[in-house]
Amino acid sequence: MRVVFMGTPDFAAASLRKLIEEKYDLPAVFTQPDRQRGRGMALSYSPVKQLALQAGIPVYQPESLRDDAVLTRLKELAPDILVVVAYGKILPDALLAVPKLGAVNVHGSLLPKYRGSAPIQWAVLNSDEVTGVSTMYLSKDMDAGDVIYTEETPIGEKETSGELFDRLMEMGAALLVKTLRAIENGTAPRTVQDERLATYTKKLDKSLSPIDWDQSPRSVLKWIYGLQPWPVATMRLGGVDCRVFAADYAQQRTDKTPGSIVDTGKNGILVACAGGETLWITELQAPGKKRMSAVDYLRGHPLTVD
RNA sequence: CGCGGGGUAGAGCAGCUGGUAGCUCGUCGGGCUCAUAACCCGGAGGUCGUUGGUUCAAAUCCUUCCCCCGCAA
Repeated sequence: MRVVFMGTPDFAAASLRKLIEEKYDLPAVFTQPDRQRGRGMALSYSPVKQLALQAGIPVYQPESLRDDAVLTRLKELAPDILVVVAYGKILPDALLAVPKLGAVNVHGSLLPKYRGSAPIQWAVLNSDEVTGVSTMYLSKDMDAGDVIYTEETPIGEKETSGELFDRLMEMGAALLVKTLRAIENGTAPRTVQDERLATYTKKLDKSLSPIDWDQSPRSVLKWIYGLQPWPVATMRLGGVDCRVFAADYAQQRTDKTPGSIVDTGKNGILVACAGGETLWITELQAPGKKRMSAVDYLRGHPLTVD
């Protein structure tokens, strides 16, 4: 089967890698134009581009897809199907119409739940017990196409979004292959999404970082792990915003207001949450410093209990 | 040259308006205690990231380079 792949970040690269391993006919890969990134503003290739170059697959990086040249190019490539994973661009209908088998997509949630840009992270942030990956046909509306397959997986109590991300992208890659095989055999299921169950997630940004302590310890803990590796939860300590990386459940109760420092010690920093419950902060990072255990932090930053 | 923070005992920090370094924890030895992540006494441990310079004298001022971190994208 002749597949044109479109994608950009690691999540997409995992699927591309799988397609390469499975020896699909890959005449071309589309990815976002190179951007300056990283400290020093160095120009860097997207993970998908790096992988494609390594595999000797031609790479296209159009700035815009609403360009006749792109349409012409795609027709020349004559794909049987289009695989689009986290490409970062909306595909015009004209492009979707080119391959006879249409276009499929891999999404990091159990659709119709968590349509949108950060489904994996929001599953953690919302303290979900289970999430998963879905494959679907591309449609006009964002992540609203007919679902082909889904696969579930439990979320670990202290699993970070980054860790879950790594698992889901491999699951997604495997599910993609299963999906392509089914489509090839004409046995692919096609389930219309129940719009009543649809929810949407917004992109993460730093405004989400400050921890809202007026929640249950579990919600706070999930927030801390869900915001990793980015943008990372923060709390006010010693007049500055420290990034918080790890927490542990505590037995102690308190009558102090949420956010108060209840105690410090070898377990870390005990902070008051909602309903008199508390949570140990065990790993953090002060501005300009490396991340360190809360115990190490306390050696050089004695904290007064509120 | 995108912007900024930082590199000082094993760990985390202070000192940085110049005069060979201090705090907390840890560690070693001793004491107290039924006991202790408690307390008391004492000790070990640092060429202050690197290069060159200014100076009678630099961790402290200027310079070279290396490394770590955050922002921005």
